[in-house]
Amino acid sequence: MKLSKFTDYAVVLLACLGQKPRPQSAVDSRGFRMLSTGQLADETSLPKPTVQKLLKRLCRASLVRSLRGTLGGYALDRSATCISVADVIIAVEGPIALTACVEDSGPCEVQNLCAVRGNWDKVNQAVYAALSQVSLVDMTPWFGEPAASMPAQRSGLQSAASLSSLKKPTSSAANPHSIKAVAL
Amino acid sequence: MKLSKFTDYAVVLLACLGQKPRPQSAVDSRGFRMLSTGQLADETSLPKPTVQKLLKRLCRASLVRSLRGTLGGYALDRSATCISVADVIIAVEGPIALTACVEDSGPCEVQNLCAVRGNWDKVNQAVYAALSQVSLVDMTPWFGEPAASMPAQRSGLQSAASLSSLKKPTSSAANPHSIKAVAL
DNA sequence: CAAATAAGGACTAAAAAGGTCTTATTTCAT
DNA sequence: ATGAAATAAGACCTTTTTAGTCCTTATTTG
Repeated sequence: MKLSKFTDYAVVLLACLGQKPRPQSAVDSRGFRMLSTGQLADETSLPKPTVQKLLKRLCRASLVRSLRGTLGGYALDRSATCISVADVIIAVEGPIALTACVEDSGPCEVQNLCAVRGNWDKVNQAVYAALSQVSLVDMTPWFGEPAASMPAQRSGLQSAASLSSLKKPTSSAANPHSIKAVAL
Repeated sequence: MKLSKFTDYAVVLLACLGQKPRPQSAVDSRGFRMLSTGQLADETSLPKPTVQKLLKRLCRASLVRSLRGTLGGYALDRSATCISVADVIIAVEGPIALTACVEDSGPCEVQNLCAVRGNWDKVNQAVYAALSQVSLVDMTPWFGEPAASMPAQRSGLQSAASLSSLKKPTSSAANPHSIKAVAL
């Protein structure tokens, strides 16, 4: 009963994209923050290939939108308040489904097994309902909404500036990305 | 976002133990059905070693109680109505926890990561609450309570009532034990 | 004492996750 | 218009976890 690290990472990435744009931040036509995979990797201290893979999935699930080219990058597809944890999990890990019998062909030889079949849907729906009520903003309540009234700004000097406040990662500190199961 | 096959198996095993004893069934002092691992393996068509391993975990979690010796076996520790899906998951897979940062030593070098830390508890609690409200009887509503006319019987007909609107099990399948992820 | 059963651990495949690398598009500079 | 640089997208490989099996020990009944 756990979800992969990728889901945790995805929440962090989406949280980064959901931040209110800073003065030097690049934004897309709607005012959403726009960052390249390299920038996101820097801000989150996640490995760049992992960021790429995650953003790909999030893009396919229409949680983010991509823009190619030299000034390309990723931006949220909709406001963070409209993205639930369930959306992220589904985008990264696939449909929320705990267990279900695989084949519909031929009856079970044991009655008890067939009987249990299909009842997991109740659990799935209960879990899905719970996860749908938690939005990205609930996970990161301090994040601002994107640039309310910003014209389509596209300054080209964001790459080096955005990580100016990032201090050198000290090797002594614990890896911030490792996750573990923790009791309720 | 899935749970292991073992959890599915465990539900089936517990459902077997929760069945109303048949005339030839062995029962324990309270009238609960009592079966050896071999019998359970036969009834469920699950591999015997897997049954043994699962029962061990369930026993350690006090969902079932064991009796050694020639006439030994396993029986439910309490009524199936008092066993939730969350109980089974915790017994088999450990505490319900999705993700959490692993180390509490030293702050994250990146603010965004530390910020997300701790907010997963909301999700964990929501999921746990949802799973706690689904009992074993909800998963197997046709199963009878143990020994309808036993001295230790209390209440009695809550199992049939709780299922209310449950779709009938579509009687067709090949391998009863294979499970897959299924869309909501 | 002997037979049957649970309890506990160690070991071996199989599957999935996590990470790295290469290829294909798009934009900017020349 | 053309080439170079930066980026997204896809394929590949390694590591970890899971699932399943087996063996040894302990306990109870006949």
